[in-house]
Amino acid sequence: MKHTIHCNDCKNDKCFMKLCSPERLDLVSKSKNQNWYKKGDYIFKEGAPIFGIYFIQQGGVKVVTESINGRQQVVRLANDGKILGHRGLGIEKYYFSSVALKDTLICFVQNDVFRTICLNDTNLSYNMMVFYSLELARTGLLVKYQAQMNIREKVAQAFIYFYEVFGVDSNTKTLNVELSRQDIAETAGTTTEQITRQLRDFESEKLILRDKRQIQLLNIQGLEYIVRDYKIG
Amino acid sequence: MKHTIHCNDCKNDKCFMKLCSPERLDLVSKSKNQNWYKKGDYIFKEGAPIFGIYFIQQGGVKVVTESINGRQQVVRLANDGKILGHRGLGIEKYYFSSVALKDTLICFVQNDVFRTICLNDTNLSYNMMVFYSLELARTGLLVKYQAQMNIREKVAQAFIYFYEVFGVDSNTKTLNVELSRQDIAETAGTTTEQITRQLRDFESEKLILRDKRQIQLLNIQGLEYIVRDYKIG
DNA sequence: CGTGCTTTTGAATAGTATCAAGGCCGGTGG
DNA sequence: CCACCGGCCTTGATACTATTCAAAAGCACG
Repeated sequence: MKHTIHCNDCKNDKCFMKLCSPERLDLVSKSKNQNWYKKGDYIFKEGAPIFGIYFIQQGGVKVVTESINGRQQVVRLANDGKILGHRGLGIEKYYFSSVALKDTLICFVQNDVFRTICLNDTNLSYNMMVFYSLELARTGLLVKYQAQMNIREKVAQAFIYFYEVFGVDSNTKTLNVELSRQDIAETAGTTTEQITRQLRDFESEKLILRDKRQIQLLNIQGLEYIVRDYKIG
Repeated sequence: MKHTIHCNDCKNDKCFMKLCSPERLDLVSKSKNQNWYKKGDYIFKEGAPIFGIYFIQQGGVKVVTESINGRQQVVRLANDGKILGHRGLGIEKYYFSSVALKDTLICFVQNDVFRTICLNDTNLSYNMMVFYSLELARTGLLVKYQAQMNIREKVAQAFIYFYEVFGVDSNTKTLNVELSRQDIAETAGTTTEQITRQLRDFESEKLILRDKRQIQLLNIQGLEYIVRDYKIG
């Protein structure tokens, strides 16, 4: 845990850096910084200056916006292999904050190193571009969801998203991440009270099972049926 | 109007293709397709297969999602030099539809041509990546706006967005695009009735002036003050 | 100068946030 | 080991905001 994992030894094949040539990967590996973040820790904060780009080696993270009223809104969930703080390629301050949802190992690469690698590796920059275009499409759908869904639909959609990113235990169907009601509310775009009520309803419909912060997703098809009108045919 | 403008003669310096070398630009130019779209015309439709990428030479466009209930939601506005249909680099179907808000000239480049150029031009693919990362950040903010703003704030924000993308006449301060109440409602994320009421209120506060579909933005600072809590310090 | 679409307005309704209070649980200290 | 404290969760009642519905007025187009 103390010693930094060299990129060539890294087991995470989803990392974008693996697209680089071995020499470039070696260069990145020597200059990178690796850190464990405990559940609840900030990786970076909205408004802070951007010095580089983060790669999630393993773990889970929420990207949130903060408001004066204190209410947060999740705009993205990210797991192993995903990129964080990637808005730092053209602008100078973070638009969002990033918080670990479980203990998470993250590699940090400085702006100038990353930029140099990108400009010399079309394969990397092209694939990064494709990644962004997909994230952009997904975020565009979130705009629609927030604008048009009612609470029931928003909460169902939130759990579909949790499921897609973090998955469930294959035996118990328990979500592979422990979330507070606050976390769920921020993702769904509502209040903790509404989350309580909606989870109670979902439980009575046998869609889920609650045990404290452990949630079993008994019937994912059922959740998807709730939001079917918002999905692309 | 009939004859296609060659990329080397194109006056739009904001087009990403201008980042290419002259030879590559020539290649693109010979294989591209150029088309005028009338106000209200679809450029592409949600669910349709993706054959390439669109560059706006001049004009204005809205990118919208469609729902079963018929209600649309604007997820992006785009003007001269912007890219459309860029989700087509990794996936096979459009997530969104695209509609001209005024008469618009658009260049179309086929997938394989664009891909080849990108993979041989790091400058282009790197800059495209930066463009996407900025769009992603902006769209993330839209998620927050839709989740947390009330109608008054949403409508103010919609007009700030229209202003940023299309601008106003320097003398009359009239918005450089004519929008139906429906267009405004789709952008703000509400109904046409609410738009009517809110515009009436804004007019009585001397923030705007209405004349049919022509809107004068008398006091943009005033609109920005309404949404100040949602902006990054 | 109709005819149909868009906009406006008011009233009723539904949905959601807010407020307040009580319960549950985990941690801490006596 | 037990009692207390504080944070998180749950629940119900209430207030408010926004949507929906209905109808009339305005405007554009043939």
